[in-house]
Amino acid sequence: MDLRQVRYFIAVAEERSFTLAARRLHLSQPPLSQHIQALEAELGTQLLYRTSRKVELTQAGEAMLLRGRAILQQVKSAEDEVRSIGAGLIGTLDLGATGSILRGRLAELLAAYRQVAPLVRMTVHEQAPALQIAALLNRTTNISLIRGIPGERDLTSKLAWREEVVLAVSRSHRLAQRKRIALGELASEDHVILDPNSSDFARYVQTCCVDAGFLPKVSQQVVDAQSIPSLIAAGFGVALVPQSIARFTTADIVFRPIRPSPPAADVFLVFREDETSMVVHNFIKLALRYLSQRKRLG
Amino acid sequence: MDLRQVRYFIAVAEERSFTLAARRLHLSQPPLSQHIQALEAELGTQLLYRTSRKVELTQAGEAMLLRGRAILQQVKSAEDEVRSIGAGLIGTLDLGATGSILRGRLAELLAAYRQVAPLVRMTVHEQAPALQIAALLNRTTNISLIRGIPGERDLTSKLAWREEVVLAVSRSHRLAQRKRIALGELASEDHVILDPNSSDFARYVQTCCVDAGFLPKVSQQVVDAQSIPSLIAAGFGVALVPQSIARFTTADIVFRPIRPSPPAADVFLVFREDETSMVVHNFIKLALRYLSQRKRLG
DNA sequence: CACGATTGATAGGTTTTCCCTATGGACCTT
DNA sequence: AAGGTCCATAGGGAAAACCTATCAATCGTG
Repeated sequence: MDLRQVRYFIAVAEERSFTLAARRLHLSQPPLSQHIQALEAELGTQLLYRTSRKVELTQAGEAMLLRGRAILQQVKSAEDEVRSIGAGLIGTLDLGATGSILRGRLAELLAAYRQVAPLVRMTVHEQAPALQIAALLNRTTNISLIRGIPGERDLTSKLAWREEVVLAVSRSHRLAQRKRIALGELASEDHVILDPNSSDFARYVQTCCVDAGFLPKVSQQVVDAQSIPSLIAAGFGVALVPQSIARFTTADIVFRPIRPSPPAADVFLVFREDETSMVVHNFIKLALRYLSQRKRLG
Repeated sequence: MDLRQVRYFIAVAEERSFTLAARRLHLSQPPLSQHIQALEAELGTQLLYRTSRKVELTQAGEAMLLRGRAILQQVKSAEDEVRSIGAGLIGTLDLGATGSILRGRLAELLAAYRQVAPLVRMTVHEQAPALQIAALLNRTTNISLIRGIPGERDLTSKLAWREEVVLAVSRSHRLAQRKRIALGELASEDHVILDPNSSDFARYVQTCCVDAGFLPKVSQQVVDAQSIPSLIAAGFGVALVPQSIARFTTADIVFRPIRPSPPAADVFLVFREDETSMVVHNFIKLALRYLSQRKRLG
């Protein structure tokens, strides 16, 4: 049995006419007759009573009609599903991100993606960058948004958006009066820093300070950048943070650009080089397009 | 999408190899590659990761494998059902018969048929012959077993088995001593007869008596021939009955052949000329074969 | 009642599809 | 480095599917 024969038979059965069915199928009538004959021969059963005047279904033909419709429906449904999976519109997506990125620009990105691919089941794993790298490598997550490009060979990174490092200080701090601040001026300040063990970005900022001629004096060390503003406001000193942290600021603190040569705080989409899921590829494609469109906003 | 392509894909997916799958499909490898490519092109999706060393399924391929198997299964099931219906092995069968025929030879016939076609839902409508004819004509029943050929134009009859009319008398009756009896000798007897209104056979027997020169004197009239033996035993006279009624006899009565020229009591399979159900045709075919094999028995 | 129109089946020829053999390029094994 | 294995590609021949033309049967109509 052949799907074409099924389609042909259904047309004849519904039209109760070879001629009309042939027209509907954009086919001439003789091959249609032949296909029905072939189907009947294969099934060893007459499916239609034909006179030169009308066509009627036998009982076997009635059953064939019902079954045939069900088959075509199932085929169509299978095609749809396979197409959707292939297009990355069905499946699961596990993302890694820090709290600050998640509650920052990632949230709007996920909202936009959900509109495009509402059937994808998304899970965001909020954790420190070092754990995100491990999760990517052991296939717990598919994609991470991380500041900086990780060194691992099996991972690929794409720039998501650009940010630079800014200085966060209490409004009452003397540096709050300044328009811009050079990195070297922070040598004698107390610093609130991110834990360098769990963050490549934290180590990178430290390196920048060393390059500027000093090792930052640590007054407090945190794991999540979101905690920094309140510590600064509480008088723990200054902090070098991604500019997007300004989202989580309070009235008591201000942010000042580092000039000249501000350290980069760019955020990257990171994923396994051998990633096969079309959901992942589709997400990356859509995310990059979306982010490049919204570069000026957010 | 084409069933062949589905079959081909499943083979490749299961073998994880084009070469092995081609061998399994009794096909060379190139057309197999081409069909898979065509399927992928139609679905707009890669289904397999191929290197020159191994073949792996994509997520879409996994889905296609599951769906494909389901489709093939459904197709096979549809083929089986249509074939069975076409062969008359699935469906319904409504039979008409009198009690005496039903509980006589028909019972064994139905038992034999049920072994051949266990999925056919059979219903026996036990009723008088005249009602059976009406039921056939209004399509309540498909087949009746009746003594004699009905005159209706739309009905066809086939001889089921031969019987002749015999005389039933009480063992104490004077005719019980005789080996054989001529019809004309019954002119002065009391007769138990079947209701001529509901039975062509009853009228036929009456006609035979008239031809033999007398009109039977009726002592009792019944609807079902099964009742006759007990009435004869109770002294209501004699009865001209089909020989198979001997099945239902008691010790008190005997049956004697009518000689010469016994009236026929042949039983016919009767059905509509335009009957379309393969179940009916199959039953008739099997019944005639079965009955001709067992002519000497039962 | 005869004639034209319509229906499904059949015949014959052409186009398309399908499958085969031969070969190429990539990769693994020895 | 060489040979073997695997999938993809190329080209030709066989099979199928389709088309036009025609037939036989039936219905409707003048």
